[in-house]
Amino acid sequence: MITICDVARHAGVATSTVSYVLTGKRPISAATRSRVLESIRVLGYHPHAGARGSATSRTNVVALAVPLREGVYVPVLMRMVTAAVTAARRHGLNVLLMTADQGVDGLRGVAGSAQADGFLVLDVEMNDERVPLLRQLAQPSVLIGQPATTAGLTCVDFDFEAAGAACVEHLADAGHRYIGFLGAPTPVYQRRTGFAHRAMVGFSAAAMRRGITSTIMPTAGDHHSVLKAVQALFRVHPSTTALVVHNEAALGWVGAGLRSLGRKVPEDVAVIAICPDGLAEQASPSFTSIRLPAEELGRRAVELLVAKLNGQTVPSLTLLEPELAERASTAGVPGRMLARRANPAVNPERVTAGRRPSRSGAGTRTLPPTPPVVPAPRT
Amino acid sequence: MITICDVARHAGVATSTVSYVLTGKRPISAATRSRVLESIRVLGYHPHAGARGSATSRTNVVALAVPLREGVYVPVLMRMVTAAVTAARRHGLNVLLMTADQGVDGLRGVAGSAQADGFLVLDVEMNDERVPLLRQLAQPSVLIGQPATTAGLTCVDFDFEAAGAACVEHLADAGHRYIGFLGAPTPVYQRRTGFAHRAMVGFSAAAMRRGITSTIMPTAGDHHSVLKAVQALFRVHPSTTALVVHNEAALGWVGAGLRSLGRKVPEDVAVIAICPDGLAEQASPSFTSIRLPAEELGRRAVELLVAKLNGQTVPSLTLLEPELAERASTAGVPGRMLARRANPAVNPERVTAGRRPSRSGAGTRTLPPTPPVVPAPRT
DNA sequence: TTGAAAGCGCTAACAA
DNA sequence: TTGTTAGCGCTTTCAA
Repeated sequence: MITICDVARHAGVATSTVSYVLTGKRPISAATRSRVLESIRVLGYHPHAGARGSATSRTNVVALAVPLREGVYVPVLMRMVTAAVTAARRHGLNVLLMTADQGVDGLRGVAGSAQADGFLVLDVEMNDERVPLLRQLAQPSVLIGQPATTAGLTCVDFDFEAAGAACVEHLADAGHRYIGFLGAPTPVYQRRTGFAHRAMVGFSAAAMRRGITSTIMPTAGDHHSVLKAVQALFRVHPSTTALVVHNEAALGWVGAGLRSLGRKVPEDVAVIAICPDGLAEQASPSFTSIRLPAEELGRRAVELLVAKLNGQTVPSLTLLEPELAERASTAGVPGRMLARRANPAVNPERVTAGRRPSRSGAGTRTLPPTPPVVPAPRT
Repeated sequence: MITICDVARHAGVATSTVSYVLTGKRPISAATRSRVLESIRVLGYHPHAGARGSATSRTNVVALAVPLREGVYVPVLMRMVTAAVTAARRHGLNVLLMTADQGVDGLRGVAGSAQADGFLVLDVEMNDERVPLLRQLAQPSVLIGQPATTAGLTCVDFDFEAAGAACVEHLADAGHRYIGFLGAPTPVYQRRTGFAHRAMVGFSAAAMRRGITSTIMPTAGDHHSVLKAVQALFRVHPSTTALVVHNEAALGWVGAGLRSLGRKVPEDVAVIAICPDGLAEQASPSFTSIRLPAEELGRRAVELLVAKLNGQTVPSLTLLEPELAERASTAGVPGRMLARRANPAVNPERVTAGRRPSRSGAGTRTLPPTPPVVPAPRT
């Protein structure tokens, strides 16, 4: 192993000079600087990270806590992770990956033994058990997601509540009165995972405000579950004319589910998905979507953490605003839809064919039908 | 920050004693040991990882290089990653995550500055640019996957070649004479990604040996691409009676693709998938599969790396043998299939309806039809 | 603008 | 069985 002393000797300077060339914490004459750099190059010197950490108490490592829990859609999470890793690299930070099995103890261990300068925490639950620890830690942390209260924390999140509401608003404006919500798998809600919980709440609240009849339904991501869930939604409310899908894994099967009921997108049913770029486009016809900025969440989290590491004060909550991308799935004409739905002869046998999905944790609830209204013109 | 000296003072012993209690590298009397441990507990002491690394040149960190390249199916990769992280934890090792943007330079940097004791390398290509570097590194490394030559390396891999061959054998034994191969997305083959390349080669070679007419076709994972690919396969060889699918993302759409041609599984077409547990089961009917032991690959890689870190010699190549799980998708009767296929009236308009997929990198090739043989009885 | 030297917190001879 | 002490490779004060 080649050390800073070797470099100093080779360049004919003191070790401290080499150190200052490296860190730039002291002005060095151009002559010596280039001599030192040349020696570094020739000898192929790399500063020893551990030794540096020992001397400075800085590791240039951030820990990334990614509990891959049941029901989460891995590719989306990984988008955040890779974006975070890339952003961290730009700041000279490496990323220590921590998964589920490490949990709170793992965090405590890494923090205690100073293996990381800061923490990035993903997949946050409303009452996340890691939160109390994060508040105590010597190292700063940033959560991607929001627990029930963000006091004393730094959180970046997509405004899932606004996203859920925006779906309803868009559909309500287009004249839809009966909207179904196809959510994440049941365990995700049972854990009160922040993003799922908030989207659902935003959806429900907006539906209430607009006097929309709404039904919510969790679903696993496989073919079968999605078909059953879609069928169940329409069995509860055959007059449903729009679907909000907050489940990336289910996205691909929604069309098939509707087809199994003899309903077509967008003529019979409008669909809006809440998902990252590139997923809603793949459906045929393409789904209108609310963009979930996965990459930006990862990036922003790193920026915030770096700011905190530099001693800057940062907002305790950064919310990214939803953005709607309109596509073919909401190009239907609600007037015609309502008219068609009024005819109960449309596939009644299929509508009642699906069995009620068992263990629908988040439950199913409906609001009383609203009085008929004149559909607003589509915007 | 609380140091080993604080503990020593509190317990009334020398710092080295505390150190030895911690490392267990020297016998300590039960009395002092418990006194020291008590002090550690009371003071809430955690050894400083950096300082320890500085003194021992051991970081207790392994770097995991996961270039998330285009076309790879993220969930499967993540299974390996989480299995590796979990296994590493059991050995007291933390995991540094390195993604695409870091590439060879990133590896060199982490190795040079001794930020990791060893390297775990995923998504290996036949002529992976990281391989020459790995050979030079001071730190040991283990690849999950095989480059063209494994000399001087340590590789763990699933025997994809045998897996591809096993599919053919199974289907040939069941009497199938025309078999299609639905592969990974084109870019994966263009990069000569080891696992994809080998499965395809194994399939083709076995088909040759058995005198089977085979067609291979890469496909992206989205609905549309899969449909087109399946249709193209059957357009090239309408008498195809079996499909081998080596593309996890496509798995869900294969059934739909076949249905679009009016062919049913398993009556008209047998299907075998090469994929990890839990994916083939979701198709309806369930697909027979060759288990891809993703978790075990991650685990084994860590075990091998730990062995190397302990100075043990390990085999340069560990291959996990394929295992076939028979399910409903190969329960068809080939005799009947052949009879049906002989009738050209079966959906001819659908067969020719699909357009040829563009840019099919791995190309499409067929072997001359073999002379009719008496189908072997199913095993 | 540069050097010398005292740490950083820990481990591991060496000595008792 | 335990203590003393000299490192590990780097940073950073202090002094020139």
